[in-house]
Formats: sequence, structure tokens, C-alpha cells
Amino acid sequence: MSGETEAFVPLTPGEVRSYTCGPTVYDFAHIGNFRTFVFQDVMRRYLKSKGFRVIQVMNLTDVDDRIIQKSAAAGVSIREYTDKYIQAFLDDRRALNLEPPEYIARATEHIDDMVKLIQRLTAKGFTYTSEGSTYYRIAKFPAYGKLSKIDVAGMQTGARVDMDRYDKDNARDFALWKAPKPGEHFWETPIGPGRPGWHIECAAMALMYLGDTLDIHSGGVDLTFPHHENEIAESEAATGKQFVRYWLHAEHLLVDHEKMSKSMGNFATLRELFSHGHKPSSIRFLLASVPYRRQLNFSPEGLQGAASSVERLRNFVLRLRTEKFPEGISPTMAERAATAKDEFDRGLADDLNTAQALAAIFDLVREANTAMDRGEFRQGDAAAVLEALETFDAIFAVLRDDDAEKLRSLGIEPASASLSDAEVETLVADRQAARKRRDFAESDRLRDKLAERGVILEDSRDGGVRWKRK
RNA sequence: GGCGCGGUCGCCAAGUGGUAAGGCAAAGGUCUGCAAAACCUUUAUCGGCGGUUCGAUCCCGCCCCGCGCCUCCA
Repeated sequence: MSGETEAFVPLTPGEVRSYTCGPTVYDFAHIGNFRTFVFQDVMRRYLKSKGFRVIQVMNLTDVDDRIIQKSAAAGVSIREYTDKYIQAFLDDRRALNLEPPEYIARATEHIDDMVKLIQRLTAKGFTYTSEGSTYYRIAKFPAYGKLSKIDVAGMQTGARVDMDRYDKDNARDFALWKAPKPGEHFWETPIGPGRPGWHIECAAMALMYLGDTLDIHSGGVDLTFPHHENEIAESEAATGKQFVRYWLHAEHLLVDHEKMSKSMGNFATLRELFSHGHKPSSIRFLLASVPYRRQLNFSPEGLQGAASSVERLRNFVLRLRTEKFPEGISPTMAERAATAKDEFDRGLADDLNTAQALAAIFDLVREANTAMDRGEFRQGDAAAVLEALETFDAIFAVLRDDDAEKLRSLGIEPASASLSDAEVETLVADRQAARKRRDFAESDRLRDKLAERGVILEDSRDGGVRWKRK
């Protein structure tokens, strides 16, 4: 609200009540949308790692003009129409390793709550009706504009204000409840037949699940105005209390330096990226690696770079797990692991500076690799370093989960799909035997054969070999 | 026009009043039977102009450029 970074102090110690503006389920979500959802996931994972009990509510807007229009055009019910996209959205979330919120609230299942909230506002004189619709009278709420810092008075006469087909007292007033147009689906309620306005759903559901004052409310920057401003107007007028303690808005994902959006047609869905062979971990890493308040220009090169970064991290973990180091521990390494964890945390603690946090991890990776190459790394250090990596992955969640099973279910056919672990082991053993005979022609033939199936071999100094799937 | 975000190495991106993290990419090298992986080396004076200061990329002013919101939008 202040527009500045502030120390986070939840209303109830140890507990974070958080509301997330979810998608309008009229179509598949695109990765611009997921930029925000990944940010919210990083935030909730970080808060949890700091010991907070997180209660996150995410809404699904499953009724609006587009949905009404499209479902009618498709000749199916709103429910049926939105079910499909809700399912797809939840699948996409799983693919990206987004933790499920504690509550997922569907707008059409909370019509009663919205009606009650509107009635409360009416009782306090914040509403008026016109042609069967109910509107919010912003003139009654002097604080209007405090979040987006919009000067309402100055806007009213502007050329670009709503040329509305509705009859409102003031162009800035917004609909709480919309009267049905002929043939449209509607709900019969005490305030008349119709359907909810957009903002009332979030206000009603947030208050219902989380109480009058929530700790965190987050969403994309484009929601700041009018959506969040209107939510404030609705809820604070009704409760008389502060609605949200901390607002966090994620910046946009850009494509060729323009906002990715459905209307621009410059969007990509996750399933499209998957079908081009991109892994969920690459996408998640890319979206998470740029701090949320920075615009992120999306490009295939960037995605490739993210994939390489994840690869480097995974190679490192593989090395930690498979290489044999001299017994004992080296005090300096244990210390390095500890400071890396501290630095990682320091980055995140500063308004979720993921870029800074990442640097701490990569520093550790390089230094540990160097120690290994020099023979200064000890077996006892592996645990400490792995622990630091786990701290990292508790937030970034990119180290696992690109297993063949998962990729296949996402429509990515791994090159190595046709080879089982046992088959790989057999071929690897054959090659080792060939190497022992110094039959390098045969050895290389087997290695190439494995490579064709997406299996990469790494020989180690001690004559051993480890393998991984591409 | 109002409000907001940003302009740092080829790309992505931290950061601090005292001469600039990290990742990706590129080139050369080390290791290796060859690879792979890893490591080492090389690549920036921080949009422009003024000002404050012993000293500014970081503070102030002006200017230029990009993006967004102000209408549905993560």
C-alpha cells in the first residue's frame, strides 16, 4: 500500500492468511498468467520454510461475460464449459510444481456470500440500483483510489472513461450485481435475478475464508486497478476494517517487449511449450529466477538458458550423490554450505529477491566443484552441501520431477523412453567391459547407442561411470 | 495527460556512496583413450547531461528511450 518494501508482520503471529487472484477459466491459462502463480508459489513456499502456517485461498472466476458468451456459443452449460478449463489449469499447476492452495474457491459456489455482502453494503448506503443491476457508489468511499493512487475526481471528465451501456450515476461506479440480459444464465436471489460483478467475488470469498483483514493479497499488476481497488472499496465499506495488510503485485511477462496477453495473440500455453519439448522445470526456473517485481521478457533463448542452469544444478547433485570422496570432513566446506544457505535466505527475505538467492547457490556449486576437482572435498561434506541444495529446492522445486513418467503424461516423449533402467545398466556394463579391454571402438559404439536413446554417460577419474537421462 | 515499473557485460540479471554478484552464450586452456561433467582464463565503468560529495552506477535535477495501468486482463 505504501509502495515501499516493508517488514512483514502478520496479523496473527506465525500465521499467514493469503488471498490469490486466480484465473478466469474461459480458456487455457498462458505462461504470463503462470508467472504470477509461480511467484505466489515461491512466496508461499518461502513463508512455510520460515515456519509460518500458510492459509492460502485462490479463487476461480467461473462466470463472466466471456464465459457466458463462449459457453452459449458452444451450447454447453457454464459449469460444463468451465470444468474443462479448471481441470486443465489444475493439471498445469501440478506440472509446474505449484503447491495446492488450502482453499480453491469457485465463484459460482459462493453466490450467497456475494449477495450477503452486497446486502451489507446496501444497508450501509453504499449501493444503488438501476435497471435491475446494483452498483457501488464510490462517492461514498472517500479512500477510493488509495491503492492505485488514482485520483478519481480528475478522471471523471476524461475522454476515456466508460462509454457504458449501463446507466450509472458516476462513470467510475462499478457493478456489484448485473441484471441478466435476455436468454442469459442467471441466479435468482433476494437482490434480484442476475449474476455477480467481477470484484465482489474476491471480496466476498476473501472475507468468508480469511476474515475481515488478510495479511497478503497478490496478483498481477494489471489487477491493481480497478480490481483490487474495488475489492478494497467493497470490503472496507462493509467491515469498517483494513482489508489487506500487504499487497504484492507481480510484473508482467513480456514477449518482444510487449505484454503477453490473449488479446495481443502473443501468448504461449504450457501445453504448447511442452509439445515443443520444453520441460516444466525449465519454465518454472525461468519464471522464478527473475524477481517478481521486474518485467520478464520471455524468449526461447531465455528458456534454453534456464534449462542449462537447471542442468548444471542437477549435474552437481548427481556428482554429490555418486562420486566417492575421501573420508572425513573439511571444516571450510561445511562452513561454505552454511553461509550459502544464509545468503540464499537473505536474498529471499529481501522482497523475494530470487536472483540474489540463486547467486548464493551457484557460488556454492562452483566452490564445491572446485574443491572436488582439487581432491579437497570430503565424503562428510556431501550431506551439508546436499542440505543446502535441498533448502534451495524447497523453494525453487526444479531438481526433480522431470522423470519420464511425468513428461510422458505432459505429452513430452523422452528420448530414452524405450530403455529401462535395467537395460541401460546392462549396456553400461558392456561398455565398461569393452573399456577394460581397451576396445574403444566398441566402447564408443555403445556410448553412441545410449546417446541415441537419450542416455548420457560420464566417466569418472577412478574408472567408474555414472549415467543420466537427457 | 495522470499513476507505476524499468534502462548494468552478446542475452538474462543482482548490487553498493569508495572503482560492478550470479546464470546463459562465446573463445582459449586443464582433466579424459575420446567424450561428458567439472575447473581455470578472457569479455562492462553501470541510457545522456548537469549538480551534491574528497569520491556516484548507486543521492538530487533535467532530458532521452522501453513497458504497463488508467476499459476485460496474471
